[in-house]
Amino acid sequence: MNGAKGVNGVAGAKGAEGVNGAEGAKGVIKLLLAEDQGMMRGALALLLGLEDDFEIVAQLGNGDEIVPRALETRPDVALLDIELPGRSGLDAAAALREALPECQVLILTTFGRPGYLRRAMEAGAAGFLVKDGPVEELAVAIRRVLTGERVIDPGLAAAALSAGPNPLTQRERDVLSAAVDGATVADIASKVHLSPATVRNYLSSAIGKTQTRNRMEAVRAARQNGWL
Amino acid sequence: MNGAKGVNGVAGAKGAEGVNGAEGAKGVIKLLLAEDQGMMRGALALLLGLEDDFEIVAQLGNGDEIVPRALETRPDVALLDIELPGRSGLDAAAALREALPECQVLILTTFGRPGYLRRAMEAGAAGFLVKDGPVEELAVAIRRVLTGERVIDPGLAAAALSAGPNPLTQRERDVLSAAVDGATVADIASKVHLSPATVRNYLSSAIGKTQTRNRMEAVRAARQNGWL
DNA sequence: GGATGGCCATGACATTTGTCCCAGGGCCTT
DNA sequence: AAGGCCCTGGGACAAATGTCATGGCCATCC
Repeated sequence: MNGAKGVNGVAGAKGAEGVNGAEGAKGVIKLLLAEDQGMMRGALALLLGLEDDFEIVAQLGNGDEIVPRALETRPDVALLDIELPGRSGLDAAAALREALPECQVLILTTFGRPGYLRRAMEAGAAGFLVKDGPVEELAVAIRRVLTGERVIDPGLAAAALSAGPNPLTQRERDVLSAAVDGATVADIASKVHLSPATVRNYLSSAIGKTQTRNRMEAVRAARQNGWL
Repeated sequence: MNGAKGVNGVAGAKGAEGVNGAEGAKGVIKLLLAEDQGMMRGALALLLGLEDDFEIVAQLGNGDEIVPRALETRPDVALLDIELPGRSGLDAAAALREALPECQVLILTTFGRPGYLRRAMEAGAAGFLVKDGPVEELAVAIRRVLTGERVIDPGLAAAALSAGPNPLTQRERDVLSAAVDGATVADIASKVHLSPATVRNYLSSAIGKTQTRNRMEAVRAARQNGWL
């Protein structure tokens, strides 16, 4: 069996996770990493762990654990995915700013939706990265946000401004969200506790505001813009 | 500025990419990595590069480049994502088996859809991993497929068998694929060059076979099973 | 106080969608 | 040759969907 050492090397590095122990160093940057895709999470954790002034104090795949674990481990920077099981990363970001203001939030997402960026900023995030760019960006961004700087993809910022704010009302969002994957009007109505007729009205107005032709196009457009 | 060395360390490792040069070592395993998400691709490349018997001879984010680059760089194992811009990873896998039979294909995907696994096996893939499990799996899997072993998530294999084969005909797949994100019957008809009446017939039969209530549910179900 | 705008609901209406018939042609297997 | 399956179309019909007008209730803002 050739190269088994390498595998162990990889597996061994996982020990960086866990309780934050008695870390005496001064300049160490403590990181929390929330990302649902296991392989991505593991890979990022290992990479960031290679930087000698970074320390991953928590890594998790569930949105609900973010605030508790952050309070427990007191990270300097929280790297949050948006689409997570349980609480959304955007939700958690807002709560985290509240609960632990000294912790900078860096949103790391697959989709550069304008509305996501907008909401991230409103939630008090210090940075917004898409998972496309090179990995090197990540370490750079982490150091930047610690200086108080904001880190945002320039092209995305422009798109967010040009796209304007979310035109949908709360109810329209509710109904549209419930309309994903082909739910019928009756389904939506019972899910949202509204009259079927009302549901159709909201759908109609959402379709109008998104300038689309049917509910599915509306859902798509709304998602595209990060309005859901 | 603290710890800049670390960043450079990360960036520097990228040099592993490129032409395969005059590598004298005997036991080196040459890898091709196709993955569209830049950060994931970079992270995996770096991690795998850390193993001393691995060498990444090509990394790319486009399905169309897979076969050409493989012919150029002659990897021992190709790690392919399924959802890629250009040619699908499954397509490319089949073509690669044809063009470079000595190269083992390892499918690496976000979604553990039963139909994907089935198609991957039919395309001659040697392994099928989902991006959830730990990163360590990856290195292990790579070494396994080189011994001729097949690497498949056991739970997924069971699901693939119980789900049965794809019940949809070619046309039904075409029409259903064209029906994503809310295209109207007329749209689909013109996209597939069929009569609107025919389109509605195919949609109806697809809905029947998937045991759903409308086209969107059918699309969802078909996607879920990897039938598209 | 009045205007505005979101929220909730109805009824009426045209259009779209989904279903069930039907029919012909092509291809493959028995 | 016969049967089966897929591909392609059409017509008719019921149901679902999208639109519009109208109404009342409640907030907030000027």
